[in-house]
Amino acid sequence: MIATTPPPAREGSFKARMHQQREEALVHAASRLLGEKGFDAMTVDDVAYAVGIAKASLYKHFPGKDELCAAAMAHIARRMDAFVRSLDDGRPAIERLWALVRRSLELQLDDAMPLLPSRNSSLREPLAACEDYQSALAAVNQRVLGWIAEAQASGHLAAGWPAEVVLCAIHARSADPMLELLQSTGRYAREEIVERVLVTCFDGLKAR
Amino acid sequence: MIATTPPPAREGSFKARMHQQREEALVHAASRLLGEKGFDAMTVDDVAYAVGIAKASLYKHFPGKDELCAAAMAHIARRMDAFVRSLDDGRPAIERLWALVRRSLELQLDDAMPLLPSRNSSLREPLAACEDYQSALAAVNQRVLGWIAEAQASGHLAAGWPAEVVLCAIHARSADPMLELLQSTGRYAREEIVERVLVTCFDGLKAR
DNA sequence: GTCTATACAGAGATAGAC
DNA sequence: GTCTATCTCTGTATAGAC
Repeated sequence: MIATTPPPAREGSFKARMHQQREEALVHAASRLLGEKGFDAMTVDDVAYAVGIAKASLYKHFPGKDELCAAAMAHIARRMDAFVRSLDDGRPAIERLWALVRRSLELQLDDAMPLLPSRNSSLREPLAACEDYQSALAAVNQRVLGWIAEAQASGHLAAGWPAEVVLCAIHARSADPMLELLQSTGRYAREEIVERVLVTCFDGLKAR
Repeated sequence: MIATTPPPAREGSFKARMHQQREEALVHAASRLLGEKGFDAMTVDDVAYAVGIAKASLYKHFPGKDELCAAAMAHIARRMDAFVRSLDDGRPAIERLWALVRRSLELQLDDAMPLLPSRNSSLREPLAACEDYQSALAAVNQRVLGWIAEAQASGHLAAGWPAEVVLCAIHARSADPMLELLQSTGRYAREEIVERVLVTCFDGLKAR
């Protein structure tokens, strides 16, 4: 709830539920558009139009574009955190890591916004200030770092590498340009692309 | 020479040399700023200021921002083509590929614009129309595809993969988010980052 | 809280003097 | 060809009626 100042209406009342629903719709639309067009190209009008309200109404929910997009990114981070938790059943850590990367790749093929903003995105500053986003991201990282240590201990991942480096490699896959390049050839099906990139990530290009 | 209409002045004359020099300075500044800020965030004023001329003067050289940036990208592509040719001495193909990727990674650490624009960059359309860029890119690709076939034949790269897929994997390294992620930890030196990413690319994360 | 209408700012592009 | 000054368009944000 990054709502502005107004009287928030009784918990669970009709108006409050409508309010919250609209806010969720805004966040959802924003996260989709962020993935499709990027922060700079996406306009506040786009988001308002997608939800079917006027731009001025959007500003009753969020103080500005930055905060709207930060909320959208926090939503994305929470979803990823939930997914990562859902993977934490009994299976071997290396399998969880594959599943995580596969998910990231599939999201990317669906034009979803990646968990991390790109290097010179204007999103970085507002994101640094968004605690919701930061805490969800930290939760994901902590859990995945645990998996990496496990996978190294059980001999499935290169031992001796700092777990942090492996984490970076895995996160980077969620914005790997290789997907787009393969897609633009028009010669590969969706799943084929995902598998190629997965294998490239974990096995490398080298012959063995 | 994407210059506009004016009398182009005698070949090699003082004015013509100044003109060309300024144009090169513009292209150079544009390519640097493209890498640092990206197409959307970079303004024509930035480029003009970097070169020390007024914005209106820039428009005597290039009809618009799109064409200026396309020329900058063509410059980048030609430089990469020259580099790739320079690698074509006697050494094994796999070494040439490593050297190519290493160079791409170093350029990225220097905030240079990558050879390929990112997925949803507004640069893509003007680039598709720029023949200089397209032909230089094609030259690079043709040569590197040859190296890949060689490296596969000599057992250094995974055989059975379409060379095109390997090419995508290699190109993708020039905009790999892993570099930025490693850099942002502050815990790794420049060369260490390059080596980590190189090894991740060719050897993968798997234990062996 | 939602709307229409509008203010304001930034950036691409142009006019016209020199 | 270079400059200063200006135009125009787009996009963020607000005002004010309902």
